[in-house]
Amino acid sequence: MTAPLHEAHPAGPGRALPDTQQGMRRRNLARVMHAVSAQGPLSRAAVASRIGLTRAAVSTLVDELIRSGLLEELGPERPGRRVGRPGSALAVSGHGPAGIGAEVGVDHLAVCAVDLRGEVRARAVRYGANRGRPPEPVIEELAGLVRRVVAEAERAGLWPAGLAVAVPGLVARDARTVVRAPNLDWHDTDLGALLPVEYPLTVGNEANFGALAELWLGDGTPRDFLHVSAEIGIGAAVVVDGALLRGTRGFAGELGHVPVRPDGPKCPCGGRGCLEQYAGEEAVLRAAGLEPGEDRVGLLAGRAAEGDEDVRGALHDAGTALGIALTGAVNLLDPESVVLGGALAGLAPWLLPSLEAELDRRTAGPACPVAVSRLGSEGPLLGAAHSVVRAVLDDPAAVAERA
Amino acid sequence: MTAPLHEAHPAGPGRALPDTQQGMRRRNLARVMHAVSAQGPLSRAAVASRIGLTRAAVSTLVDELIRSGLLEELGPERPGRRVGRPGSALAVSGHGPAGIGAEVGVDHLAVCAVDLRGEVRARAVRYGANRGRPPEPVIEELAGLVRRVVAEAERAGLWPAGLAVAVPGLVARDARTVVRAPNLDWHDTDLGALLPVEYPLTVGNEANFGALAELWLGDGTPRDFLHVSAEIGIGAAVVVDGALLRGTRGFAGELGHVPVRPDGPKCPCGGRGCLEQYAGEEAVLRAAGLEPGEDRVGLLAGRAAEGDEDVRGALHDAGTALGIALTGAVNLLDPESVVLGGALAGLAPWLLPSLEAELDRRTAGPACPVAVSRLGSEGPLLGAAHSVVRAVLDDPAAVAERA
DNA sequence: CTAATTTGTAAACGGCCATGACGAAATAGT
DNA sequence: ACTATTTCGTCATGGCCGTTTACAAATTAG
Repeated sequence: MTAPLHEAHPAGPGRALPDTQQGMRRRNLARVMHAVSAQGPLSRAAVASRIGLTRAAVSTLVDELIRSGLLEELGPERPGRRVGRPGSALAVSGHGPAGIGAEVGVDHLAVCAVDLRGEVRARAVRYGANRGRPPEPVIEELAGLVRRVVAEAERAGLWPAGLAVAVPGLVARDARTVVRAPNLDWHDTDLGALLPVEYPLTVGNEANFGALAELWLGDGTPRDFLHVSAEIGIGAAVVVDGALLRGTRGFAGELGHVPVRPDGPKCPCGGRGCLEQYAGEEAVLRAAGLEPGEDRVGLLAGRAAEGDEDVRGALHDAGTALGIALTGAVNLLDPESVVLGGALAGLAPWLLPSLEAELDRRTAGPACPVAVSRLGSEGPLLGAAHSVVRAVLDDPAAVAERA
Repeated sequence: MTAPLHEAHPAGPGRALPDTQQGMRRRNLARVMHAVSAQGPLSRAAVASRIGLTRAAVSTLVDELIRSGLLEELGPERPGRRVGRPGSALAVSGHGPAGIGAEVGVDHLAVCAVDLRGEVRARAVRYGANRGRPPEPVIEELAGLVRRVVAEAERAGLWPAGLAVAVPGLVARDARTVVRAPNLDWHDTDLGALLPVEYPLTVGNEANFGALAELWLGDGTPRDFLHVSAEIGIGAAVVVDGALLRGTRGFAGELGHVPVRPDGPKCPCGGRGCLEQYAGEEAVLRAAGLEPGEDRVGLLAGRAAEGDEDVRGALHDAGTALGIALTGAVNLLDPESVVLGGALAGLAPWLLPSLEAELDRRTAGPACPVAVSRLGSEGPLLGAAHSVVRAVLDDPAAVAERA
């Protein structure tokens, strides 16, 4: 596939590829795909005005994309009240390449296929605790689901352009190796070796994929935000100018181990008073006087809704701790908003008051707005599948060669 | 191996300009400038192999840059032991455009001119407390220094390509307005209106410019780091993949108000136990039993060197607080290193032990390395001047039109 | 002094987008 | 119903730009 195309400076050292006409063509093909994908069916003329090229140029680009099977001609538009010849509507193809997303959860596995239009065309889920199981059988099971989903997608006229796997843990920058997944008890596991597929494989952190889903699918989500999600640990993802901040080793976003009370209880990470000691699932359950077990989040939400004072108190305190940690993060990053996702989304009603109070109290100007994701637990899976789709939109020429 | 997907989009909404041949030309001109600037004198053939274009293409690019006065032909190289015709060395011009940097400090003003080669060709400094003075007379004084430096630069055959001003406070994203500079007591001050110049003006935060100086001038500084600097307040700058993270409002990097002890002493920002309450200059002086006054940093360093236990204790505690705040930041950003700059650089010997201990103690794996800037207090001024130079290298065609 | 190698330039070539013109297809007005 | 107007998609032409190919110049190796 393509090299990393980072865009810090317009022409700075970031650009690795020589700037030649072929590169220009490739980028313009991508611009057309993005325009059509984002703005719904569009005529050639509409695309041209949007991306700043002439109609003639767009015509040839569109021809090429149609020949590659990435765009489809829907036929003449029914114009409202506009004079002039109506355009011919173009849409992203519903056949052709599909992004396969997979998720390894603590107690489930899920796989789905998303077409270029962003629609989920096939899916498979399997419940069952994975905590403590060695990686091999889990991945074997996941591979089975992938095969099923790919088969179903193929019957629908799609072919897999790539597979992205979301895992609840730290993933190295090579996007293949799970360095540490405490909730699965996996360490330095090379999923690339365990999951051989004949299309590109990417492994990523669950919170990161959740944030990307929020970015791409959320309505009104800005291009700079902090996405906080919790399953068992607490993860965050930093999105800056529409791109994920990954960190040198790929470990950025470890909000769970930000110190909240420096002399607080010891944490397995070595520190003291980390956020996870106050707002992690285990800590909240303990504070609420509940036992760990299945679907603890649902239990918490249920009890809180019933008015259980212990549970509400525990969530209130967790919100306070989150607010303290987020104050630090917001001061450092100045994001446009904070989005609560994953399990936090379901518990938001009881977390938000104390969280926002803390954030507000500790901020000089207007506090950073806190929003709740409407994707909830679907985020990581959809984000993974869409990341493959975005890769296709970002370089359609590369995919056309493989089609 | 392929890069992780989605660091940024090659043709996403980020790219504003249509991708046309002129744009390609501009980017290639920039590539040539960057190559020559970074890798010392280079022949056309060397440039070609470095940026991936052919010798013929580079020849025409170089011709254009020489005609614009941005490159100079030094004449034939004396080849060591290589066969073949020797190349003709090209270097960035020592005449032509210059970057003017300016700094508004709490008790000094400074201006310098840097040529495209990165050399300081003129400078002017003026000591005197600016704290509490209204912006108008201060800027008037600064304008006088700028005129002197520009005049001196012009005598050396340079012309000002832009002016960048570093201020100790928050600057809005428009890069003109100082929103809040507590140590100067300035609020919502539009420097663009106060400092009329006939070349582009940029205003930026001092810590940010210091970080850019570290990035561009520091030896071995990575492209992903956290630069912490302190004059009176504590500022930080986040550099991600060689670019500054600015934040939505331009306020990113406010490390001084990260909560360190959530129930600690009240802070003017509204919060409690902010880092500045422990490691800010005022707090450290109080803890050391010293009065505020002139050159307090030098005083602290002197006393600490003499072995003053009170001062050493105060710095030890400040280091601990910094370590706690930085643990949070490092967890969130996973930078390649942390760099201490500004006043912190001079106090590093007494801050570092407790700071690193705290960072190490609270980190699971190997702790993030902490380095000390060798630019010290020169950083912001140099960073400002160089930011103008970088702008020229990034788009030489724009400058050529004005030459 | 010759062969080999590398540099810089010039001419021909090909790819790509812009320009301008044209037919096609719709609406608005008569 | 018919014409004027507007917009769409396409084609031919032209200009820009990097590549290819060829060649003279300048140096080293033998």
